[in-house]
Amino acid sequence: MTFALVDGNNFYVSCEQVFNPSLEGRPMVVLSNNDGCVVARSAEVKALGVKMGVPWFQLKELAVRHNILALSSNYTLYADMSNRMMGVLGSYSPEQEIYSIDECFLGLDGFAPDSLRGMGQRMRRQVRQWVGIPVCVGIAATKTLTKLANHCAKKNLAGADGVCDFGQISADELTALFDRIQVNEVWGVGRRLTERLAVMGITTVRALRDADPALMRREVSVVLERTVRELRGVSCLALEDLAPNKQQIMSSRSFGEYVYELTDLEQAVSTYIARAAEKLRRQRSLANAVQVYIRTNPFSERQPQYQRGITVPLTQATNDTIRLTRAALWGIKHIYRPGFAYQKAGVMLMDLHSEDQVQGVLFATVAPARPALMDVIDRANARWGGGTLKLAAEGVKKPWQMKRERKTPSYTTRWDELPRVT
DNA sequence: CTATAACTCTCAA
DNA sequence: CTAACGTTGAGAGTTATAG
Repeated sequence: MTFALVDGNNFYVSCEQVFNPSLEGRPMVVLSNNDGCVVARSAEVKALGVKMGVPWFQLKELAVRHNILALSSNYTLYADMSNRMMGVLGSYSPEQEIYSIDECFLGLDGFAPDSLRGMGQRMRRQVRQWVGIPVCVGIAATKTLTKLANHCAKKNLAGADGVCDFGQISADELTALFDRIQVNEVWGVGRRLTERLAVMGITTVRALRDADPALMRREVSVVLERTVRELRGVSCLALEDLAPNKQQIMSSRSFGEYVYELTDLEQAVSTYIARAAEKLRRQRSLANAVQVYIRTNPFSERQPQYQRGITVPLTQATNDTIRLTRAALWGIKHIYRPGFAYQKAGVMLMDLHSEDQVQGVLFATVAPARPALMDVIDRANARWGGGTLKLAAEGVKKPWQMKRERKTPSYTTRWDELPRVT
């Protein structure tokens, strides 16, 4: 087996720089929803030691000192740039797994092994020229190794020039390389696992690769056993060409300002249900239950804390926003307690099944799987923009909506946001 | 006791 | 001016419950 992993460099930051090239070389970050945490950093900011996920307010001082630019996230833009990038990369292989917004695996079986580095370089050049995004390419015999190869490409290890092909590196060199890489860089080894492995004396990629798979399974988990085997070049994880339907669909968001009243929570929950239901209909599924939850701000220690969720079963599976909203509103009334500063609410559609496998209901007439009204709403919103048609339950003012004070225009998807040339 | 449901933990981007 | 910390989804493992 041979795979490639192509991954955008500082993807969100790079997207912003495509439309504002004067920002290249500038220390800058992109923030999460609500301008809360750092989710993308330019090379200059990484060099300052800023970690992924740091709350932005904690960086204010450093930001002033180094003139760091912070932008709100512009997901519409990033999604569009991602689609373009994936389109270009998809032309290099019949097998492509889009793993996340900024990275994809490609199946490279059947290509001449010594041609792969050149192919990687062509991918880099073409994506850079056609889309504007810099990417790095890792090539290896398993997905886990490919991830690691990509890491080497990004860090410029093993003489990589944006492309790292483990297939072209000798066994001894590879061992020496793995000796120098910390085990937490391995795909699937997170914070907890790193701690546990350290206790067992495993701190490098090499040590993990050379650990006994059976022992890893016994002492830790079957997942780690697979990781060890993959590090040895035995492919345990297949390329997943077409994404299966979601088993659950979630929509949740922190509020731009604290919410106290039931009315506001009801509007937020209705808004989230509308989004989730849209996703549900897009994959042609029905939900059998709705979960709703609310919580106060766990980071705010002086305030009284409260968090609660409830699952509302539906008598009949549906993808009708009206019925789903009714269920969610019933739930929120049940869990709401006055006197708290709510910071976040969320909904989850659960127990999903395909539209054409509807469970019948005793003593009831079965409603159509695709209510005509929902079709109209979806088509209108697709044509005229999200939120064109919505339920009144969503409300109008929405003072709780998330903050995005530093968002750039959606250059590629909204005419009305394009800067005017005078 | 077994099978399954429900819940918790971990990881990833 | 001040306070301020994301979202979505999957899978494995553990515990509770039903039969």
